Formats: sequence, structure tokens, C-alpha cells
Amino acid sequence: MTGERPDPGRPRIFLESVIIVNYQFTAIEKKWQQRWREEKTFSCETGGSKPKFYGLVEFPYPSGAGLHVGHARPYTAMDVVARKKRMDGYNVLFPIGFDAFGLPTENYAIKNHIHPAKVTHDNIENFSRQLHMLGYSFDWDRVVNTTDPSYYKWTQWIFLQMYKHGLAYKATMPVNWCTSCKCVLANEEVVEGVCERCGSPVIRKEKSQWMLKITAYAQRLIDDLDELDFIERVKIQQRNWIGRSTGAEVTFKATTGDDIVVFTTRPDTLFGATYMVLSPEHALLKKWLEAGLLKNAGEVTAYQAAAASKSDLERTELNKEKTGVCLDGVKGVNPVNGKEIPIFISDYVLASYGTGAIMAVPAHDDRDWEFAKKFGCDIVEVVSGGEDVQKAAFTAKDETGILVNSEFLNGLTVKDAIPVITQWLEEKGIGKAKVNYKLRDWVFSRQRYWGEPIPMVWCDKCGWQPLPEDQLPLLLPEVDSYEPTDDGESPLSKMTDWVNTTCPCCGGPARRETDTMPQWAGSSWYFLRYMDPHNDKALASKEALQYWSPVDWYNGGMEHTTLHLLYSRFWHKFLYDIGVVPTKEPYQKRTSHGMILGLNPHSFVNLSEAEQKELMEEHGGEEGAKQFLREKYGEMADHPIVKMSKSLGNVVNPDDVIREFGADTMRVYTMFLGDFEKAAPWQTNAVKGCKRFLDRVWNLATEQAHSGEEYSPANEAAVHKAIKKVSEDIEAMKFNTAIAALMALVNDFYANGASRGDMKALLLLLSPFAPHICEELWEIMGFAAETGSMACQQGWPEYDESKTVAATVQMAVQVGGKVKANIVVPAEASDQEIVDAALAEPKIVKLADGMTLVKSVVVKGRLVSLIFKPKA
RNA sequence: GCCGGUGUGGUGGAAUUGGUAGACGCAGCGGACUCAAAAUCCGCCGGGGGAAACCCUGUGAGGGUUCGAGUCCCUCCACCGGCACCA
Repeated sequence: MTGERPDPGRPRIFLESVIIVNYQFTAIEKKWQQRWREEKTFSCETGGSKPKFYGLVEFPYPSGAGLHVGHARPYTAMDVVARKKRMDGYNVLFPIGFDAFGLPTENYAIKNHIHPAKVTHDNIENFSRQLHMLGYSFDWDRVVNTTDPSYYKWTQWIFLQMYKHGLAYKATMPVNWCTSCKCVLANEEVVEGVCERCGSPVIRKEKSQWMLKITAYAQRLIDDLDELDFIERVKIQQRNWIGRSTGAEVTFKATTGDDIVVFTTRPDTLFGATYMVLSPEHALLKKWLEAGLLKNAGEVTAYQAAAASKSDLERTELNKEKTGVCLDGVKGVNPVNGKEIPIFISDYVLASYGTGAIMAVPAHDDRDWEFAKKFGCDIVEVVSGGEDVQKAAFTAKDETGILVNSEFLNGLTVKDAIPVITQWLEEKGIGKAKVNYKLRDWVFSRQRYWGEPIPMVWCDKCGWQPLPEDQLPLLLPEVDSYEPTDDGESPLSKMTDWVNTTCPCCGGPARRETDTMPQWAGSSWYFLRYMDPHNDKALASKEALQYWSPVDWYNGGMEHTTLHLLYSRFWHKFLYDIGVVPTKEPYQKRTSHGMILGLNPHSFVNLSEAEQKELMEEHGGEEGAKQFLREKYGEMADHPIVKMSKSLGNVVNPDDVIREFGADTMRVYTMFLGDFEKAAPWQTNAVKGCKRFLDRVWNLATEQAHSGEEYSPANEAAVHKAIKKVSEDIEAMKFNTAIAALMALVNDFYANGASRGDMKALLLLLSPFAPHICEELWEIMGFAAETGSMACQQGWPEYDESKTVAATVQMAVQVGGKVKANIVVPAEASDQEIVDAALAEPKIVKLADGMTLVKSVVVKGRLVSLIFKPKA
């Protein structure tokens, strides 16, 4: 093999007398990408005798910035999995598409006066180019695009089914309003009081909105998690977000005769309820104010107004100091003891949770305690076992607390008292057991242009009417301006030709809904469309849904746990209920990748040695240099690893990496840079280590002679071990150690020489990670001609457990738990033989002088531990 | 405050789940090749002691269990992520 090579397209470069041997990755990668594309190597059919595997990655939002390394990590990982599954003999569906509706495109369109559809089209082109350049084995015949009318027809269809089943409804309520996007946001889209997307303040605004009743599925969304193979932190985060709590609803009477229903998780503390609190928005306040029952009406209305004007941010920021007003003229009555107690209004009670009213038990709730101290309310202990309740609330719910001052509950533990009091309340007809969730219904309309039109029509006579299904898709009309309006209406509202229509019910004049759907709509069911993307009769055929469901493995970002992942589980459950899809859950397995971070160029440790030296000289040592950087760049300078950002100039563009090192190197490095599940920094400096590795593979294959179709004796154990390691690591997403094992194998081959059989195994194991170079070498070494197919079409190599161990093994000998010597013994040696060999080792003989062996522990293949004691 | 996670060389990270800590890379140092550089190849590379064989020490801190602890238990510290007045 030395010297001659079959393909003249890969010349050696002669530079004076030195030979530079490098594989020409640009040409090779292009060649194979083209071939995979032309031969449709990775297209799959629905059905067949092979077992199916559906691997899914989150489809990208085609932004103008193009693909970034943050996409490459999960995509490469799932591509490795998909390629291996094919070699394992599965019929693999590994699709890609574009989640293309959304604000950034719309904003870009507004700024540059280009139609969002054009912007979307161009961005998708660019993304597709980049995805091809990385050699991903997507089925390009199944690409979906959420902005395509043939796609969003079905998004609208699902909405109509929800409407028909009472899960979509219009309601006027205070909603989150982003002051910059001029658009409402779902609760999930508000982060720390600001807009998740643009960071602008979010205020409350009364608006009529389409809502989806996700709360109807709250319990099932919790319960069904148990059967799924999701990583634990995803399950925990979803459970916390849904926020189930059990307790009781209790009806208190007001002195006006009105009922005030409160929700409590601690009905056992009812005897300690010494006051009540209503949220400032509570409906009874309006009634009492209008009836003139409140002597301090001015104070009450002023407080209500102040609470209403607060943004979410202010409300959370001000939560340290509690505020409130005591109602003058109306009191509540504690139903268990008939005592009259004061009623306050305070914004620490939320209108949107429970009943918007609470009974306050300051002795056993921190918030109530704090409020009671400030407003001088009574604090009555009803659970003993804590410290003095005048000094702090005692909130333990376990067995440490015993009920006191509570008549028939006295002497019970908290746990035992809850069912007793709940039953008592039910018998008296003043309360009942109740479950509450933090989850709210999903605010589903957006006052923007670039989204799916909501297929609803308003008729003054007939009310809201769904568009007949045969009129779908309801196309997004062309408009002159995509600018959102300041009055909070969608740009579509100005399109009178489009807005004015006839009522599907009575035929009279009617108006279309002008709000559009949120970005999360299209992504809530896209994985179903991949199963049958060109179907115009249904969102997908029954056969396709039956065959491919559920997604076997879905990898995506943690940031979608309480957004897309929860929404799509909800939609899927609904579709299951109406008989459209065959499974209760969309995804069997969910994993999550860590973020790719960047190095902070302003951090001392990331500077070159020369720069460090210079700074240390200028500023008097390391501490001085660090102090200087801190003053110049702020606290950030202390963090060597940070998020990639344009302002720091540490953003890595995949195009650049591919140009300089090739797609295979990019893929290998992306998988090698750290634990897949954890955040890890991109270190441009370290990329060349992976390039070197691939160069070594290339040189090994092309510069050395290989004979023998079997594994060579010197490498056999190493090859079997590597097959085992790489196979297991891919399944467990431990890609970094899989690559480390392949590097070690190549090092072995360099040391021992490699047979053709050895090389064949190496190329197959490496091919999911570095598919282009492996295909090329597969061809060069003649394997393609022998098998008549590509490396990616071969069976995955198998290993023999018994051959993963060498004939002899080295074992450590410990005395008193410390390693004192090493012995080499046959792999199948018995425990006794191992102990004998250890005792025969000269160093151990020396240590054992004058001692008796009292105990020995043998760990096969690892070590033998000996415990001696002095001879008596 | 609550929930989850992490802490290992100069650096990214390994460690068969209780079994020889630092695999595999990057950086660095030394050598070979070269007029030279790059590339490549070989070697060294936690700290301390020793001429060496070796010895001591070492996984955020402190205790414990064990023949044996990065891994398990208790206490504490630091950082990251999520939720946050949810009654």
C-alpha cells in the first residue's frame, strides 16, 4: 500500500524533500455528501421486516445567523446514534425540519422590508447547506417547514379539534404583555418578570385571548412521566412546573353573609387561622365596595390600583416587605370555632392561584407570620413541637408536630390530623379535599403577523364559529406592513379584505380572528408529520403513525422542558384521546445535552503565557494582573468559561471550523470536548488534537502494510475491548470516552502494526463519528469492492466478551490497603493461585516477614488485598 | 428560601459504580529528523523527598464506615442551573 494510491484526487504534496501527508478532507467530504444525497442512502421506508428506530433532534429555528456549534452538539450526537442503529440493523427514521414561524424573522423583515417568507426561505437554504456540510444522515425527503401551508393546515386542524372538544376557549384576563414585542406571552415565556426572548419588562394587561386548557391534562402529564425513560431532571422540572399540591377548600363566612372560599394545604391548622387575606383582585371586594360596606374604601381602592400597576418584576422585587390593608367593616368567621377574624387585602395572595383568598395561620406559615408581625395579628400555636411561635413560624409537616389548641384534633400528628379534619369539613358541608396545580392554561394568541392564522370567525349573531375544515389551510394574507400596532392588535387586523368574511353558521357578515398562534404551535406536533410528511388527507396516515410511534429517542435542550416538551406532550395526549395517534405519550426516551460555552478572552488564565507575563510585570504579580483585568472588564474577568457572545468575540462559526479542519474533525471534536450532558467550553486550541487523530488514522491506513483478515494476535483483545466500549458508550451518550477508546486503539495499532481485519473494525467503529474519512478509507482499502457497499451500510462489529481480556493480567498487590507490588498472573487464575503468587512476590515476602496472613481479598483482574498481623 | 447539579493536575476531562486516581486530548518540557522552521515520530509531565531502588502526600474542607473511599454516611464551604409570596 505504500506509495501508490488508487485515487489521483488525493495527491501527496512534495515540499522540497519532505513529504506532507494529509488527507484532503474538503474534496473527500464533498464527494461522500454528494453520493449519500444522490443515492438517498439515508431515506427510509415506512414498514418492512426490520425493527424500527425513530431518533429525533429538535428542529432548528432558521435564524439569519445560521447554524452555530450549539446545534452541532445534539445533532452530531443523534447522528452518531442513528448511524449506529442502522448498522445494528434497524430501520431508522432520522428527520430534520424547520421551525420557521417567529418573531426574529418578522422583526428582520420589518427592518429590511423583505417578506418574512423570503427571509425564511433564504435562511432555510443556508441552514440546509450547513447541515449537509456536517454530513448528517438526515432523511432529506421528509423535511418539514412549519410555515408551509401544507404543514400549517394541520396545525390549524388540530386547533379546531381542540376547540370542538372544549379545550380552546376565548377569555378576557390579565395577561403577560411584552412592552417591546407588543405581544402577549405565555407564562412559560416570562422569565424573572421579563420577556424570555428580548428581555424587556413584562406588564399585566387585560386582553381577550385564545386559551388552551392544558390544565385539564395536569394530572396525566404528571402521572404518565412514571412510565417514560426521561432523564430524571426533566421529570423533576416538569413535575415542579405543574406544581401539584393537595389540601382542602374551606368555606369561611363573612359578617356580610358572603361565602369566602379558601384553599389550604394545611387544613389541620384551621384552629390557628387568626385572619384572612384576599388578593386585591378578589371579586367580593367589588361587591362590598359598591354596597358601601367598607369604611376605608378609599384606602382599599388605592391599594388595588397600586397592585394593578405593578409589573411582574416589581411584584417579585418588592416581595421582601409585605404590604396590605385591613378591611374596616367586614370580618370573617372561622368555621371551626366561630371566632370573628379580620380580613386583609394583600398582593402576597395571588388572584390566579387557588381561590384568590387564604386563611392565614401565622404560627405555622412563614409568609403569614411575617405579615402578622407587621400588622399585629394574633399568632396562635396549634402544632406543638417547634420553638416559640412568637419568634418564628413552625412549619414542619412531619411527625415532629402534635396538634394542640384544636379541640378534637389535639394529640394527633399533622399527618394524621389532615384526613380527620378533611372528613369533618365534608360532613359539616363547609369544605372538601382539593388538589391544586401551579400550571395555568396556555395563552395561545399572539398579536403578530408571522404565525399560523387562528381559524376562527366572529359573528355578532352566532358568536365564535370554527372555520369549516374544508377551508383549511387558512392562508396568511399578504400585508403591506408587518409592524405590530401600538393598540395591541395584530397587523392582520388592518387587512379588511381578509378580515371581513361570512359566518360559516348563518352566512351573515363576520370577522376573522386576527391574532396568530405562538411559535410553540407548529413544534407541538412536528414529529408526527415526519412519519408521513406529504400526506394531504391527514396529518399523517394511520399506518405511518402506527409504525413509527412513539419517538424512540428524543434529545433536546433543557430550556424546552417546561415549554415545547410539555406543550407537545399535551397536544399528543389530546390527539390520543380523539383517536388520531396510537400512543399516550409522544416520546419514549428524552435526553438532554449541555450547552457549549466559550473561553473568556479577558480572563487571566486564558491569556497566552507572554500576555500573562507582560501583565504581571506591569501590575506587580498575578494578583495585580487579575485586579487590573477585573477593573477593566468587571467581575466577568474572574470567570474563565462563559457563554459565547458576539461582544466577547468568542462565538465559533461551524463554517470556519469545517473550512480549516473539515467536518469530520468538527464532529469528532464536538463529541470529544466533554461530558455530553454537561456544559463544556469550546477550545479552538484543542480541535487540532482531533485533526491529528484523523490524520493518524489516514496515515495508518494508507502508509502502512496490512495483511490478514483476522484481528492480529497483538491487537485482538484491544479490538474486542474497543468494540464493547464504543458500543456501550454510544448507547449511554458517553461519546467523549468512546472517542478516547478509539484514540487508544489507534495508538495500539501504531505500536503493534495492524492487520486488514484490525483496520476494518476501526473504520466501522469510527464511521458514525467521522463518516467521510471512514468511507474514503473503506474504499481505498478495498472493503467497498469486497462488500459492494459503503461502511455506513455494514453490520456493526461484534465483540466476544471472553476475548476482551488478555491471556495474562497485571494485578496490584495491596498490603493494609496500600499498593506495594504488581504481579502478572494468567487471566483465569484462581483466587488461591493469585494469593500464592502475591505472597511469592519478593517485596511481599519482605513485608510478610514475622507476620501471619489474616485475610485476603481478590478482585479478579484488578488487585489482591492482603491483611497481616504480627506473629504472637 | 425550595428543588436539582457540580467541585479531580497548568487545562478540557477519565476512573469498569467501593478496587492500582489522573485514561484520552490540549498546553508545556526534553530528544530524533531538518541548514532552519513547520509537520511528523519517540520520551517526560499532581506535589514533596531521594543519586537511585523507592518513600511520603494528594480528588473543595473536616469527621466517619471499610482490607480498601474521588465514589458510601454525617457536618460545612464554594460555584452553576431551575422555581420562587403557589397558601
